[in-house]
Amino acid sequence: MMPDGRGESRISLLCSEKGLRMTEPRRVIARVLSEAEDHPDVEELHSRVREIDRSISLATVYRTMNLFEETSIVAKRDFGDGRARYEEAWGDDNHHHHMIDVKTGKVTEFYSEELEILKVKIANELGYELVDHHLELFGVPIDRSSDKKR
Amino acid sequence: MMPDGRGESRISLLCSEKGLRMTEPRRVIARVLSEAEDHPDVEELHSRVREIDRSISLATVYRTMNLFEETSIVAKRDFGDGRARYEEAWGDDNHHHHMIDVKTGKVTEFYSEELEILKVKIANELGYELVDHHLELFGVPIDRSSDKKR
DNA sequence: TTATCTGCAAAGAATTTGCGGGAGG
DNA sequence: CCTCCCGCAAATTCTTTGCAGATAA
Repeated sequence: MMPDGRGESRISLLCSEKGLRMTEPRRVIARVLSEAEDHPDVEELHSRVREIDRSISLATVYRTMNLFEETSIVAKRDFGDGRARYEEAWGDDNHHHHMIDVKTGKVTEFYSEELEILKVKIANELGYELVDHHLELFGVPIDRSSDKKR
Repeated sequence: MMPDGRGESRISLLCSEKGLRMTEPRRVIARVLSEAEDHPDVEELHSRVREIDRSISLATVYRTMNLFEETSIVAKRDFGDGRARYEEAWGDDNHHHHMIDVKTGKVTEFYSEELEILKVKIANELGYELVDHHLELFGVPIDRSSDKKR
């Protein structure tokens, strides 16, 4: 009923903790999110959700994502194209950022302790307590084959 | 005709360099951007532009901002509300980031050499050459008056 | 039961685009 | 003159919402 630390019921658990009704659509959406290895947008989520239950509407996916975001069950991301992306939120322990390949759109996650320390320091120096932040790096793969000059 | 390093004609200059026609709407929009001390969205820009020339349309502001962004004349920003913000781009010499007060929406610009070095290093370690990046910090002002414990 | 939740379709908000006339070089 | 550009309005895209019926607790 809770296979591993990343079981499907984690989100369900969070929902009841936060006093949310655990309905069928929410259960399905939670499962899809748990199984996602990428950063799907709402349409993509909806399409995956529909493979499990065709009756679930796009509006419900939107509503559920807003709800999940407010309760910190998922994290909303912005990769520069006009739509919101989502991924399961795991708290500070799984905190990371994204390196986006501007040619292919490929997303690489990374974490840097140095960066974590630095951003808190910067905020403090400006007189703020950091509550959130957005960081995305956009780049092109380094072409190792043409490393003659440069 | 070029009062100081920050004259209105800087953008005009960039336009001709890039082979863009310097039309009246673009001239006005360029001027508004040069004079802006903040990070206006398109509607705000349009409203300022209209104070100078009522005939300039919203569509033209949108088209011009896209053009200016593609040619690196302005930088597009995303502060988390659903709309694009713009500010004049000054190249690497005036590079900076934003600290946003989540209560008031106040934006403080900052620059950190340390951060600049770090982000390039991270990108390289991931096998990328950094071409762009987004960084915004969201925080609440530290209340110095209640500094008893902590 | 009863307050929530959901699907549907319509509404909204931000941004883009087709078109015919207009202006810069 | 001949493109490129503009204003206008309609179209797109992403997201939110009002409503009446369905459902979890």
